[in-house]
Amino acid sequence: MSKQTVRAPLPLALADCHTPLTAEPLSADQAERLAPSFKALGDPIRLRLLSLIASFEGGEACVCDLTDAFDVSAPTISHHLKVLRETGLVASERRGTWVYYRAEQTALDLLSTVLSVPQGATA
Amino acid sequence: MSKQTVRAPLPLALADCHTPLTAEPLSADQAERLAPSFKALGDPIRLRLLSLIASFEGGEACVCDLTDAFDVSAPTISHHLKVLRETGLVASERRGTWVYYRAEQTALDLLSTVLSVPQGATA
DNA sequence: AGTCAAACTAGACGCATGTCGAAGCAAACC
DNA sequence: GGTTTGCTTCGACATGCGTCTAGTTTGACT
Repeated sequence: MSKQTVRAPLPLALADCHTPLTAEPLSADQAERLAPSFKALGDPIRLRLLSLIASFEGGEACVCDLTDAFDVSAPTISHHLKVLRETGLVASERRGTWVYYRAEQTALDLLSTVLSVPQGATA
Repeated sequence: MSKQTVRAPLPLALADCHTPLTAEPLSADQAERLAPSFKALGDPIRLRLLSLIASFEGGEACVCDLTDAFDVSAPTISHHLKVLRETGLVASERRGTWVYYRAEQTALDLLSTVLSVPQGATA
C-alpha cells in the first residue's frame, strides 16, 4: 500500500459537463457538480499552488517546493492541497520521503470548456 | 441618471491575466485578482444564473425570469446577481420596471483562457 | 396623490472556510 | 531502536458567506 497514487474521491464528478455554460442552461445537477471545482479555484493561494505545480519542471512539484513560496504555515498549504485534490484538480503521489503533486490537465480543460464561448457568438 | 448600464466596480481587474495558469506561475497579485471571479462561479445558484442569463433569448434576462427558476427567495437571487455583477461576470441595465442582466463574454473568455491548456502540452 | 409591482438594501442567523499550533504518521538515516 | 525530516490530521478560533424576513426604493399606471 505504498507508492500509490492518491486519486480524487470524485474524479469524474464533472463527467457530462462538456458544453459551454453559455450555450444552454446548466441543470441544477450539473451546477452542483461544477461549483466545487470553481470554488476550489476561488482562493488566491490555491490558484498560485495550482499554477506553481503545473508550471514546475516535469509538471510536478514536491510539497517542500511549494511551502516556501507562501507566507502561510505548512498545515495551511496542506489544507489547500487537499481541497485541490478532492476536487480532482491535482493528484498526489508519495515517493520516498516526499509527496509530489501534479495538475490534472483534463479537469482544467473541462472547466475551460465550460467557460468558453461557443462557436458563432455575437460577443 | 436613469436607463444607465451599471458596470462592475472593477471591470478590468483581470486585465493582464491572459496566459494559461499552467504556462507560468501566477503572481500573488494576479492570483488575488483572479480568485474573486472563480469564487463567484463557485456557487451552484450563481453558475445556473449565469448560464440562464447567457442562454436566454437575446442574451439577456429580466430578474423576474430568473427568480422563478430557483427555490430561494428573491433577495437571495438579488444577492447572487450582485456578486456576479461586482466581479464583472454580468452587467445589468434597468429598463422601466424591469432590470435586465446579460453575461460579460469577455470576462468569461478570459477565465477560460486562464484555465486552458497551452500549445504543445504533453498531457 | 395613491397604489401596485419589481428589485434592492439592511440586519440577523447559522454554517462553512481559512488559519494556526500541537500532535500524529511515514519514511529515511544513524 | 532512536531520531530527524516531510507532510498530514486534529482541534480551536475568527471571519466569511448564503439565506431569510422586513423594510426601502424605483418606476408605472390610475
